[in-house]
Amino acid sequence: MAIPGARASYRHGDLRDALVQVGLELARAGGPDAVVLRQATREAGVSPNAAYRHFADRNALLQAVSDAALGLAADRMEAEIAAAPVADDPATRARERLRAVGAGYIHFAREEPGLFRTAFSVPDNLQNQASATKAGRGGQTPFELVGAALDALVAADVLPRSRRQNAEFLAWSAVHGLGMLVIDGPLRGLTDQMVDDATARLLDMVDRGL
Amino acid sequence: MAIPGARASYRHGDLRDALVQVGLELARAGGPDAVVLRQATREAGVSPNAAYRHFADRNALLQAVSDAALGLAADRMEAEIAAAPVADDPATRARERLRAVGAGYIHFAREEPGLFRTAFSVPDNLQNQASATKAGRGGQTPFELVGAALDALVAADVLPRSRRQNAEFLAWSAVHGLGMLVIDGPLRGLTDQMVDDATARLLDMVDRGL
DNA sequence: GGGAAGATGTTTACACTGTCCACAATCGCA
DNA sequence: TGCGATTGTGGACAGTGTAAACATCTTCCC
Repeated sequence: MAIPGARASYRHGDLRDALVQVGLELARAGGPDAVVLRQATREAGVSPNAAYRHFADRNALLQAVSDAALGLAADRMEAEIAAAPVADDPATRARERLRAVGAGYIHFAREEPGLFRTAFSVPDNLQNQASATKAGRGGQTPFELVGAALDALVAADVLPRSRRQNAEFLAWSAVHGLGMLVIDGPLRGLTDQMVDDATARLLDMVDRGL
Repeated sequence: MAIPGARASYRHGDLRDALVQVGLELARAGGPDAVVLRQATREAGVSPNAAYRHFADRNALLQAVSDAALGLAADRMEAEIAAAPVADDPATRARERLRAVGAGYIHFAREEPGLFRTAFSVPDNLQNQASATKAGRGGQTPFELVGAALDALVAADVLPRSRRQNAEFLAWSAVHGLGMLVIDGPLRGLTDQMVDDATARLLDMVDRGL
């Protein structure tokens, strides 16, 4: 990347997207703090100020990178769902699905800690959680994936409808916490074995306690 | 604070501690990124490089501030334990205690989001979780407080001994995740009522699913 | 007591960051 | 063809972390 004179024309083409892609690489390698505007423009082969034609400030760039990272998380979760065992019993199937959603989330955190941290480095709110900018290739955001899995649990009569409302918060909190603690919190340094074990038990806890 | 010529002597007295205290205030107001070395020295009435006599670099200062913040979290948790209802039944008492530990943790996150984020802004590992630098006035770190509460659950025959090992990870993950999501994650903007509700349900989940 | 050695603060300097402003090249359309 | 809007460039500035050399204070030993 970053071939110095690679740009034939004065115009870049799609600088905005290029900056987000470069930002994603920076974030992957070093987390949110590594998303430095000047570095991104440098790698995009453009002057620092060019970025300001597409983003209000560094924070806006980080926001865009963060959204893209969440989309990648969604991809990882969908992959895990696709790989989940398909039980005959609809109830078990629904439970396996929620499990896969959670496992995918934690796997993403462990495989791409920089992106995971970046995804949550910028304040956000619930209203934006269905925004297409945060969606994966399947068109759904992580939040929507959890929601759908919970709906399936209700449909399969595993989760009483009375407990459905805002159940996302609980499931999400559990996996988010483990992900955070494991990648750069006090739980880093655990062996893979220990993390796998903790993940399984955590998902049991959610399954049992939701 | 930061009286310009307030220092009578050439020596400061206890600059290291002063920097940590100032850092704590900066973190309280603006999270980890607000802990800027030059600003801290400025408020301590000292030249920027004076800090380097006490900390290897900015990160070492942040580390110290982060530890102090964790100590404050421990204080908050102990306060919640002290305020917990004391049931006659030892089993209920033990369960109330774990609940208080979790509730204190989340309350701290909500009351001091800047400090909470700072406490987890620097990578750490499990071996350090009992370090005295992270302890509160009661002498125990948050990790030790959870551990003690879990031990009490085993002693009261609520939690089978076979599930005791590393149970900290599960309980901690749940409350940590909710804390994070609520203060600057996608769950911010929820009404206090909603957060209280989510907290109660989350603690139920842990109680039921551990 | 008198100095030397070490600890602690200061000054100067540098590279790097985000961002503002004025200017230039290019594109799209009348 | 020309002209306005978009997009990119160059130069500048304040603020940051940190290195190196220098100054001052404390301590402690002869």
